[in-house]
Amino acid sequence: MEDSTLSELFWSVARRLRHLGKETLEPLGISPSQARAIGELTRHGSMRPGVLAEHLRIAARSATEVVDDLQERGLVERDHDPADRRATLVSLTRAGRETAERIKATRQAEAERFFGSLDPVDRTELTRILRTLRD
Amino acid sequence: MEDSTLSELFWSVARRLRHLGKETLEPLGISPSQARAIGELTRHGSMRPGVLAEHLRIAARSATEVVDDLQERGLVERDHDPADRRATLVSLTRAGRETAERIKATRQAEAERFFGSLDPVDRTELTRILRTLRD
DNA sequence: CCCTCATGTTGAGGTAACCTCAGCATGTTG
DNA sequence: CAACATGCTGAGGTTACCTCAACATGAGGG
Repeated sequence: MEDSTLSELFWSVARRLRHLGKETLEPLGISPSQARAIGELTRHGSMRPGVLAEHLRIAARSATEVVDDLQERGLVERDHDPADRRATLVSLTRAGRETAERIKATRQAEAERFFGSLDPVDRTELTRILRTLRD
Repeated sequence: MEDSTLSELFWSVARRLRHLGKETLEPLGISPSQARAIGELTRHGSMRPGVLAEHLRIAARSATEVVDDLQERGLVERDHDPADRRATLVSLTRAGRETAERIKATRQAEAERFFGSLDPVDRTELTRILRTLRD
């Protein structure tokens, strides 16, 4: 079946994963991009919007937007950066940390559902290969 | 390094691939989604918008949109379906087929660049695993 | 033959997640 | 302290989707 390239194959899978991800996140009332930002903040702690943008690999302006949304939902807060008065520091609130927990749980369930069709060996392989591609 | 789930890892890779794909497609003047539609039409021949939508796994209305764009660029044409006067048949024009060729070539180059960091064994493995996940 | 219901397409209008560009406040450096 | 760099955000745009409703046509039952 040489009818699809590796890229197309990749995108087919991505599409399935995206639909699934949207569903699992919906009950939490947050979008995938917001979830990603929360994940970043959970992993690395408070940071400036610009740094968050780098982690998410999006434009700085787009990070502002995500932070706006999260702030509106009370999941993060902005404080002045004591080191630089131009900058702000984005931190998770208590509610934000709780949401992070819930995301993590549902994500795990999602991964279980989606990647569950793979046996453990394949899963490890996939992880290794994807890591190579990411870096 | 258990700091990211398999889904997140997958998305990191997807993001890289997306940026790359956009770049390689840009000189051809078509968008990724248009390229996907052209690919579908190349593989399966003329079809109704609704069927195209199914193949692309998007809503029927969205397929109409993609077809509109491709038609504007002279890459596809709409004819009445002789079997059902409600329906139309979307086919590639000569220009469309030529573009399909060029897409295929640049895609190949892209894949080479992107998946080139993998050795052949890993590439085969990845293909196999992704196929499992797709179906 | 007509009535109802299903189907195929599309107009209208909306959304998420990005983007660039420009402007302002602040920081750094010659 | 002037000149340039940096951090954030307002304004406005794009892509690729979506739903809902309208309209034409098709198909089956009475």
